Amino acid sequence: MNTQHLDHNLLTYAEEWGLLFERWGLPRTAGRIWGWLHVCDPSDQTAGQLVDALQVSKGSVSTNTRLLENLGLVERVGVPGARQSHYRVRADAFEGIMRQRIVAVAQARALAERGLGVLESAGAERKHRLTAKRDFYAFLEREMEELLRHWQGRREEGTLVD
Amino acid sequence: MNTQHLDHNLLTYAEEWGLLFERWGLPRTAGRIWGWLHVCDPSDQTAGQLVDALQVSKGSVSTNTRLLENLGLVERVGVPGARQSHYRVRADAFEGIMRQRIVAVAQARALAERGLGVLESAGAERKHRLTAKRDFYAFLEREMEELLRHWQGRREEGTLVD
DNA sequence: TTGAGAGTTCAATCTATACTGAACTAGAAG
DNA sequence: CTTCTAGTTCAGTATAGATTGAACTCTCAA
Repeated sequence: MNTQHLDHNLLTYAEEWGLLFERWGLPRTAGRIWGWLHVCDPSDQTAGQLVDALQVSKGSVSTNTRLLENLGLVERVGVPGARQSHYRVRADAFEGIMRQRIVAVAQARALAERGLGVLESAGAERKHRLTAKRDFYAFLEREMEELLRHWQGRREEGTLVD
Repeated sequence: MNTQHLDHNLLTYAEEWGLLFERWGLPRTAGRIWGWLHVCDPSDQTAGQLVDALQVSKGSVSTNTRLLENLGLVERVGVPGARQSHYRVRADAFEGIMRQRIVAVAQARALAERGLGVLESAGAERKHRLTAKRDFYAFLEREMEELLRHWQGRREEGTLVD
């Protein structure tokens, strides 16, 4: 496989991440960047390189790199002697993903809880129905936090081996 | 709290589920229905009741109840002597939610895997970067399946107590 | 001090998709 | 058979929000 062909396939790969992100309610461009940063060479890319590779506007790259930074997936690093910032996947990016998921579940749990407050004086059956929902999200929240710790432990082990 | 006031607060509650769903990339109306079906009285609602309560069109209710059915969150039941279908939260709805999440993670894992195929002849560092990603999603997929079994076990226990 | 490049911001535009409303299908009631 | 009601489908519309491109700010270098 020649370089051009490889790059084309990698762009397709990035593009598919864009579509996945979209299905998850996130901007397509953020997904393209997230996908691309795992397969690009070099691993650290300037905004300009992202613009060229992914064919999106400077503005969009700026907005979406910031989004990915805020989600804890990507970091901006300075390179000595270079004027531009470079972006790369954070070493602890996957913790960021899990934290995002935990936040989403926590929101659902909190919302169910507020609902229970509203139902205070209502009949038992309705409360029971909603309590089951709250309990499920609470379960998921607790277990995902546990999973996060599990993952962090795994990563530390891995680091020792390096 | 009088009935009217209660209903107003419950509608607000349903509305907030709509907003949550939207953030998750699902139709707002599906979220409203999902929220409403946990707090409405009676627990089983006709399409007409949903139209009246949530102030959305018949068409939208039809589309979104189907969506929720396909996601495994809601079921359609017949009531003897009644012409209409009734919708209610499925007893095993939360398993549906977990399955959905597992599918989403599996898609990400599969996509990373395909990316690894493309990188076959590329340098070691890139492969390493992408392998880490694949491993993470594979980890999450495995653990969430485990979590699903855990939840199912919990539910069975609970059922015995009923 | 001026010029150039990097990055941000934001108004205007584009696009995807959810929603509505009306026409249609199916089936029950009379 | 005809009428009515429930539900589906779909073309058209509305809308949310992502993207662009241009103007702007900042910083560095000459």
